[in-house]
Amino acid sequence: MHDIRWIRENAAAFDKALGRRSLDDQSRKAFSSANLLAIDERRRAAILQFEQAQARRNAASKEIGAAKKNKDEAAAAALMAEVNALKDRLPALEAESKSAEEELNKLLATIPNLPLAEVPDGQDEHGNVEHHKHGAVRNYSFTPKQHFELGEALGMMDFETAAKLSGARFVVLKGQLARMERALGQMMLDVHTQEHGYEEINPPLLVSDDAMFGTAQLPKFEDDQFFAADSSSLTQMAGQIADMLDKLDASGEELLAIEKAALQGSRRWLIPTAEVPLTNLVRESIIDESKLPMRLTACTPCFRAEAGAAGRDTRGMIRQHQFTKVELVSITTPEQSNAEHERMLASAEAVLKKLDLHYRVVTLCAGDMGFASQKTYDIEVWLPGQNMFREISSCSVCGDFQARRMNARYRGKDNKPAFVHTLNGSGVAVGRALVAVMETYQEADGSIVVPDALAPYMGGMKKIERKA
RNA sequence: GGAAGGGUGGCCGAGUGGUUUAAGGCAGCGGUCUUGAAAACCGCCAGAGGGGCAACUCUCUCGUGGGUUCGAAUCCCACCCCUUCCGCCA
Repeated sequence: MHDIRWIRENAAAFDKALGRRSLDDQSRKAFSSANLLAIDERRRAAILQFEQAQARRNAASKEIGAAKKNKDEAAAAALMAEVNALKDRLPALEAESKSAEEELNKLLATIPNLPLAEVPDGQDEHGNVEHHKHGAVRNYSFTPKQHFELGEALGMMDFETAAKLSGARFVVLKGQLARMERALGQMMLDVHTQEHGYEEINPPLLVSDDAMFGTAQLPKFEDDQFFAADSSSLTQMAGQIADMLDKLDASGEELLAIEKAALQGSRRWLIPTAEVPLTNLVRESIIDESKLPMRLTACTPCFRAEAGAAGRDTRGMIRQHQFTKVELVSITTPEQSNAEHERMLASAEAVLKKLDLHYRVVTLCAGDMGFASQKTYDIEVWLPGQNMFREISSCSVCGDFQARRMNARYRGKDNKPAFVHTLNGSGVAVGRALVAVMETYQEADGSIVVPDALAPYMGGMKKIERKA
């Protein structure tokens, strides 16, 4: 969320930076400082009128108190008449200032963060710039298979049964592959807690609307999310809707609005990433500067509707409705955040280095970055079976963009509260790490060599093979 | 789910319709004293949003939203959350 006062004072810089994002023409117009500041003007004028009326009401009420004390009933009655007249005007003035405020906030809530100056220009993933590479493509004496071919042949990866239980984009892992996925998560948590100073958190997986707004999954990306509602509330809701239908001749659109409003109280969102609960840990609070930076990590399932990904990565575990991910979150001061970003990237890379996987780091261009990000590094791991790099981590610095939405502040030396900076990154995606290990460590016979770093987490096992 | 109690500034806590313009304490910041520190003493110290070149000033916020009233932290209604007990439950 942007600060309207900052936009007021830096209108040209705002327009220029936002212009580097890829936006459609309609958004470009709506998000222009000219449009925002026009609404802001209206808002401030309305506030001024409303508050002046309130000020007079308050002053007159005090005068009434004084008049009554002096037994001057005539003066009191005259003042009461004045206040009553004033009170007729107040609701309209309040409505006006509230609606202007709401209009501005609704618009601000859908404007993406501004890219930092050093972020490269570009419209989409083709504009991304390689930062550095680690390792090299291995030589195989055979044609490497894709992970799902390997997993299905081993009898430990079952998409068909998963479809029976849950539909497309789910998987059942069995036996040693299930264990290896667990081992990967354990190993990553140990690396981050023991070597990188992150605190392990076991957060809720169902979160409120407010939490989802705080990290900016809402309102704009509602379609990518799953939610859960308790059944009894839904039954109640159905009753309410039925009652309302009797009273009004509702159109389809109105019905949907009623349904959404009724749902709002009872629903919880399934987290699309542990970034949401971890970052919101500091929402609506003022943290002492001595507690910063806070470094948090969690290994959780993540849930994504993948609404816009029809037809993409339909085979295998690359794009699932449910996957496991180890997440890293840092809460810092504004001064520390960029250095923390580099540190977080290094922490994520350390995991891939331990697994001895080939990868590259790319700096996302302005047009390809996520909504809340100021600057993003993606780590892409080499998949021999797919013969290409695939994203396995994304590390972003968000500045005060999320902090403003969450109202998360710290108190520094000058004793004034200021918004914290937030960062998040995968450290790393566990499902995709399993894919990378399987494809990288496969043998000609379809077995998978267990990387040394993982062996202690798998009871010293050296190799995953099909049961005889 | 039922019953009872509670929610006041960063924290603790007083406050039952009009000098509350939210007391007091803790923590924090600045100072005096000290070789330095501690203690003691003095001062400052909630947040957000408006107006003003500025000095300054106004509005809102006592869990949230409504209501009563000339006037609400205080009275009424609804909801949320916390604590304790009971029930159910992994």
